[in-house]
Amino acid sequence: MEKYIIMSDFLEQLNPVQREAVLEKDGASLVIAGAGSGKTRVLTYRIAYLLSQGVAPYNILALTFTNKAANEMKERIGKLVGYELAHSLWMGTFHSVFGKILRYECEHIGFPSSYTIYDTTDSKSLVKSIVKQLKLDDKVYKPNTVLSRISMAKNNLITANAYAHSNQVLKDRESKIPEIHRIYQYYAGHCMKSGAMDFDDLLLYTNILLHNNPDVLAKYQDKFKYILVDEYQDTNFAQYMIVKMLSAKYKNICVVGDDAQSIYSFRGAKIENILNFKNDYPDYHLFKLEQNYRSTQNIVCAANFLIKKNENQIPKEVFSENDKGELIKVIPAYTDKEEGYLIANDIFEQIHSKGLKYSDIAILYRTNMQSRIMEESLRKRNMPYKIYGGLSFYQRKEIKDLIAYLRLLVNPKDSEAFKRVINYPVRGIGQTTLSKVEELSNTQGISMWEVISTNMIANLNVNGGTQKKLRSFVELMLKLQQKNEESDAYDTAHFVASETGILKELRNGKTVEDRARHENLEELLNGIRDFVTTNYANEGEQSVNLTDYLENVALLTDQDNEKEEDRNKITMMTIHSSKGLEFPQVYVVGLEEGLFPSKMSIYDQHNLEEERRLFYVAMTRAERRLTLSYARSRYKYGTPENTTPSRFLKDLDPSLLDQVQTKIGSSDTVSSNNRQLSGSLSNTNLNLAASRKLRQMKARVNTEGFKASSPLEIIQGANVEHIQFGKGKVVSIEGEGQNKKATVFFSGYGEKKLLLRFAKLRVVD
DNA sequence: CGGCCCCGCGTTTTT
DNA sequence: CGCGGGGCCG
Repeated sequence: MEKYIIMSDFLEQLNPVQREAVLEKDGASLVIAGAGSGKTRVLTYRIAYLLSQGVAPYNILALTFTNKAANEMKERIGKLVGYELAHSLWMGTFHSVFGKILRYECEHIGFPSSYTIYDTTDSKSLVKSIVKQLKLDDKVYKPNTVLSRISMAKNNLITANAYAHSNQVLKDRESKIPEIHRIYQYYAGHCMKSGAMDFDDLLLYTNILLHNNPDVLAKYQDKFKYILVDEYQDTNFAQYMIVKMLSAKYKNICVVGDDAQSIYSFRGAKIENILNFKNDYPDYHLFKLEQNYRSTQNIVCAANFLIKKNENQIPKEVFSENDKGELIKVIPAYTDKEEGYLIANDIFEQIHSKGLKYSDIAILYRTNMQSRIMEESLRKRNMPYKIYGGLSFYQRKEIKDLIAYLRLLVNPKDSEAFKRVINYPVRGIGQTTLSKVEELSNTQGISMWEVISTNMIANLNVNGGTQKKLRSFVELMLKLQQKNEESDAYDTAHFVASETGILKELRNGKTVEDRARHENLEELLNGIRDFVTTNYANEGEQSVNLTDYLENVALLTDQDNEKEEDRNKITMMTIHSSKGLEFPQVYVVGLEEGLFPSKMSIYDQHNLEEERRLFYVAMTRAERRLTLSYARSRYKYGTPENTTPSRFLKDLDPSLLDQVQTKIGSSDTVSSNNRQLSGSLSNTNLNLAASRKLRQMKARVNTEGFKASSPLEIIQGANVEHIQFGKGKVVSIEGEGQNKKATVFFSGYGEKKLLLRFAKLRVVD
């Protein structure tokens, strides 16, 4: 009864379509959720509703796209129904959920339960060594080329053996890379021998497990009576099949997605999965969430206008009932450096005139390399920022080294970990010895660890000194393993760091880098301790072992552990990683041909449409204000290259744009710069220039109608008016002259700290 | 065997 | 421009 009351309470927080989607408990549901339409809300309330109807949490499987999304959803569900229930849900990414299941069921697929997960670096290094082993040309068989072939195959559930007997071999021959199938077979063999899986294997082996073991499949079908999948438009074939198999018995499946936001086809995602849902579940219910609660009307309209240029899509009409809001600002710049300068300027002005927090702002870009210039310009302005992606914490050498030790402890067969630590810290075991070990490992079909830890070592053609060094390494590892048997993950990790001499080496290092590395290592150890304590609290008496930690860490991205001190900072990330997020103000930078859209995509209609969807995703991250920018010249590999504005700018409704003049440089060149843009934008439409002029006049009337008072008149207790926030009262004043700031309370917006140099404030009676 | 230096190459996006 | 790999020297 109590639950029923709570339920009816929160059902009121949903609009009619959302509510229907939540209440349609059984059967198949497809929820097409436009950007900002409350998709997460539907998912969380739906799960809460299932729980309130007596469905057990362990009978619900909810698959998300990122760990972060899963954690946030758990948190929100916890608030609705209590954390105990929420904690027992099966919720996470495909990779983490099925990674766990594979550990339970590993015996069926011939892997140890302590299998390790290879990251991309490990995979690359393995491919390199196989290419060498097969004496193939490494100019032809580049790790990235090979890996993307293998990855595509796995995503389409083509095993190494199947690949070797498929017409892929013919295609590869035509592409002048005929030996891919052999590399793939060796790769799979090496992984098996090392007890290791890469990211794609987690999905591939889950499929193999469920497909080849009807009893296991039946068990999980009965376990997961209700299945929910978020971001369904970005699932690949392997993921699609897992969901299809698991839901086959009860058919209680709810998928949520937006075809307009499908941006992961390079990773094998199939937009068709969402388009074909009706074929798999003919009795499905369709729900279309079309009201956008996130953004202003201008932003929603601009995004709609853009995405309409795509041919391939489910028709829908996303609308907003928020205010019209500001126009979309377009900032042209001569160079990439100037672009950074202008963006930093604009952000500075916005923050101080509107009393925004740094965390209200995001800078989004197409490629990670663009972060560098933005970083420099923000640093010059003394504005705090955080960068996601790029080299993550867990990719740093010192971190990977320690983790490699931990991996090797848990799974001594892990050859990539072995190669990483065998001579780190330096113990005089060089390349020659390592090659010999590797060769014997290959010819004998055993792991490198087994070569040196058994009497196979006698067959190694190395001198007595080297053999002694190898033996002492084995001794060390056995000692560490012993420790691991009797300790939790943190104690073991700390023991490893000191016992191997890693900590000491870094502590004695004199360079600043060494000190930073030492700090990173400390941070990693702290992270492990946190992991141990949180999970200890969750799981009860059993202490948390390394296997648990390693599984977690392998699938972690740096978005997943936000540090406290990073909370109020400007966010910089690629558009891809911004999916699902929202910010009051968004800057999309680098709108240039060949960069965005990427030059890899401009010759193919499908790729181009995906780039456009990517732009759609970028625009719809913004709640209140959206700014676009481009440069006329950009450094590439250290040399400047001329660029032209992105074709996507032409895909925008000109009446929603506010083309700004650059503030630096002579007015002459500025206007010629704008003329170039106008020319390139309006070559097909004569009305563009006219409508822009009209719009600019309107905009001018808007701001000019508002006369700001002199900063001297703004005093504590004064009643003031702000162009955006309306009426407010000055709470306090700090600073003088140029730096005079007022803290103003606006009803509806709360307290804002405004720098009077920028903020337009008018004293009212 | 290890460290240093030079050369060549690359950038789309990530679980 | 920055990273990684290969080659050379101590």
